[in-house]
Amino acid sequence: MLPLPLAGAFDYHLTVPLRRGLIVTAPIGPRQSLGVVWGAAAGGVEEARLKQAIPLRGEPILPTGLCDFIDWVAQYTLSLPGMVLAMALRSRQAFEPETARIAYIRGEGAPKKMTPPRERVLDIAAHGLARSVPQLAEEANVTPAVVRGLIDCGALAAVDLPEFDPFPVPDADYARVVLNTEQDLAAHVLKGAVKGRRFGVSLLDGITGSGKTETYFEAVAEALRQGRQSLILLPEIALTVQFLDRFAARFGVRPAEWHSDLSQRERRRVYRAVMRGEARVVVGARSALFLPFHDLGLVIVDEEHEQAYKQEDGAIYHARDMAVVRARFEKCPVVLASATPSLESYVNAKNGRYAHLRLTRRHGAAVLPEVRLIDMREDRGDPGTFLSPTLRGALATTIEAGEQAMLFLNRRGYAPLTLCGACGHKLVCRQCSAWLVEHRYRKRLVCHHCGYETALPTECPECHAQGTLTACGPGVERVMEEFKLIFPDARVAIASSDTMGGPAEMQAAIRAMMKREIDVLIGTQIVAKGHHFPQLTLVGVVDADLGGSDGDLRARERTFQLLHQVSGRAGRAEKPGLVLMQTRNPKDAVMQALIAADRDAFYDQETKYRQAAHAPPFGRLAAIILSGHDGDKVQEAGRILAKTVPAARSVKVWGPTPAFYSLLRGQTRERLLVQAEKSVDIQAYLRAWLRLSEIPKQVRLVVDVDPVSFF
DNA sequence: AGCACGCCGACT
DNA sequence: GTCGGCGTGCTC
Repeated sequence: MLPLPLAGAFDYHLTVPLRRGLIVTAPIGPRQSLGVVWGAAAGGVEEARLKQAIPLRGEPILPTGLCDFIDWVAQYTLSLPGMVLAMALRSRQAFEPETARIAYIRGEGAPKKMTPPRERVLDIAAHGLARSVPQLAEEANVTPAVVRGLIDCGALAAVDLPEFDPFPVPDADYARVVLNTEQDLAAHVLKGAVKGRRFGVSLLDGITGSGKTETYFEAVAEALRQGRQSLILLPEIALTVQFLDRFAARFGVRPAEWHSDLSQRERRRVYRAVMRGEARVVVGARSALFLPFHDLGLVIVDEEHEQAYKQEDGAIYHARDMAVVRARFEKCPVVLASATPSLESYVNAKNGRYAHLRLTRRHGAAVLPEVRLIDMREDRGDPGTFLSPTLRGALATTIEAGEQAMLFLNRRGYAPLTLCGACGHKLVCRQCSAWLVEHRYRKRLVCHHCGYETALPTECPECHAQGTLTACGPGVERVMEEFKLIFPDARVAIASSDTMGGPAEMQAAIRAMMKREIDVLIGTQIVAKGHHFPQLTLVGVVDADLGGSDGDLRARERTFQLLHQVSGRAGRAEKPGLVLMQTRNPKDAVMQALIAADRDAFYDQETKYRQAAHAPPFGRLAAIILSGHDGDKVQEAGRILAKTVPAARSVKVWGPTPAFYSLLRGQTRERLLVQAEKSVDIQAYLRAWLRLSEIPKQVRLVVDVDPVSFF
C-alpha cells in the first residue's frame, strides 16, 4: 500500500518474507515512495512488470492494529485506502536513518597551553551531561573556535547521543489528587477498564466545572502504571499551553503533543517516540488518531461533542467515532468526555452500550447560573438596536456592582448582511453565494467562506443609488457600538477570531478580562469555551435564536450545546451567575431546557424527534457532493447520479440540489443525500451505485458518510 | 501525489 | 518556430 490516492495496494516483489505492516521503499513510476506491506499480492499484474520493494533499515513495522484500522476507515468513509495510509505516515523523515548528535565531555588529553577561556570550557565540560559545541561555547561564553581547539588536542572527548533527548515518562503518582465522591467513583470505573485491557466505551458526562479532566487523568495514571500508552484527543482550540501545564501539574512533565503546526523536526521526534513506545502520553488533535502506537492502553476524547472532530477536507471522517473504532482494534477502553454530549453518545449511554459516568457537582461553592429568557417580541428597544431594556438594566447593575459581564453573539464583523434600501439588492460574494459581511473597523466587506474582501462600496452595485446601502442585523462590532453608546465609561473589549490585531489581540482581550482590566467582554464563540473568569456574573446572549431550529438535524442540539457552554461562564466562583438570553421563540424546547436547567429532558425529547425521523443515530446518512468549475458539467453529473439510483427498500435518496453555498470558492456544488435504515450497509449501497455511474472527468465527487455539516 | 504527454495560444 | 500553460492519464 502506497500513501498515494490509488484505488488499492500494488503488487511488488519482496526481498524478505511477507509480513503485514513491514515498511518498505518501493518504486512508483519514476520515483521511490514509502510503502507498507499490506498482504499477499492480488496477482493480475504480469510478472515482468513487477518491481522490487525493499524493507527500510531496521525493518520497521507499522503496527498491524493500525493497518487493520486504516482498512476499516477507508471502507467506512469510502476513501482511498492509500489516502488513509498517508494520514498514518505523516512524518516521512521518521523512517530515515537516525542522525546522531555529537556531544562532548571532558577527555583524557590536555591542551599544550591553558588559557582562561579554555579553562572555563573544560570546567563546564567536567560536570553534567555531554554538550554540543555551540552549547559549550554558549555556556562558557567563548567562540566555538576555542571549543574546536580543545577537541583537536583531545581535552574534550566526543560521545554519540541519540538524535533526540528521550521523552520524559510522566509520573502516575507525581501529584496527590483529592477527588470528590462522584469523581472518585468514576475514576475507579475508568481505572478498572484500563486494568481490564478490553475494549469498552465510557461516557464521562459531567457538568461544566465538575472536574472531568482530573477524573480521566486517573485513568491515564493507571495506563502509566500498566506501562501502556495513552492518547488524549482534544478539539484543536482546546489544545493549549494551559492544558499541557495542567497535565504537567498532575504528572510532573508535559505530554508529547501532536497537531498540524508542529515543525518537521518535532513531528519526526514525536512520531518515532510513539512508534517505539517511548512517548507514553500523547495529547493531540484529531490527526493523532493515526499515530503508530506501540501499545495503546487508553483513548480519551475530550469535549467529544465538538464539531471540530469532523474532518471535512481530504479524507472525511469523524475523529470521535474513529477513536472508538481504533480503541476496538487496540482492545483498549475509550473515554468520551463532555458536559453536553453529542446525542449519539447520549443515546449509546442510555441504552447501555456505553458506561454512563455522571459528575453532577461543581467544584467548591460554585453553583450553576440562573438562566432567564428575554422575549424580544415584547422587550425591545428602538429599531436598529439589539440590546433589550432588560439586558441593558442588568448590565448597568453588574457594572455598578464592580462585577464583570460578557455579551455573546456568534457573529463576526459589524453586520451579516448589507442590502440596498432602494432596489433590495443583497451584497453577495462573487466566488461563493454567501452574504458579504461588513467589517466596519476595517471598512471592508468580507466573505467568511473564501476570504474574499472588498472595500465598502458607496453606491449600490446594482441600481447605482448613492447612500442606500443598509447594514442588516448585528455582528459583535455592532453590539460594541451600541454598548459604547449606552455605557460610554465602561471598559470594554471585543474578542473574535478576526479582530484587527490577530490572535494576539484576542488573547489580550481575554487576559484583560481575567485580570479585571475590563468590565465587559463582547465575543463570538471563541469566548464560549474553556476560559474561567471568576468575576463574571452576567452573561448576555444577544441572539439565542441564531443557531436556528430549522436547517439541519443537529441545529437544535448545537444551539443547546453552545448556549449551555456560554451559560457555564457565569458564576464560576462564589458569586452566583445570571444568564439572560434574548430570543423570539421563548416557548422553543431549546430555550425551555436552558431555563429549566433540565438537560436530559431536552436530550430525551431530541432523541424522540430523531427516532421518529429515522435520523442518526437511529438511521444512517451519507452525502454525495459534486463540485467543479464547470457548472453545467456538475449539474449533468447530478442528473446522471439521480438516474442511476439503485432501488432499495429502506433507502431514500434526496437531490441533487444545489449545496447550501452552491458556489464555494468559485466551484459549483451539488449535493445528494442518502438516508437509510440503521440495518442497511450504506457503504455497499453507495459503492454499487457509484460503480454504475459515469461522472464527467471535470467533476469531483466526494462522499461524506455521517455528515454533520449540511453546507 | 507527482510526473509525462499532448494540445493549444503567445512570444522571439 | 519554440516555450510553457494546464487538462488527462498512469504508476505494480
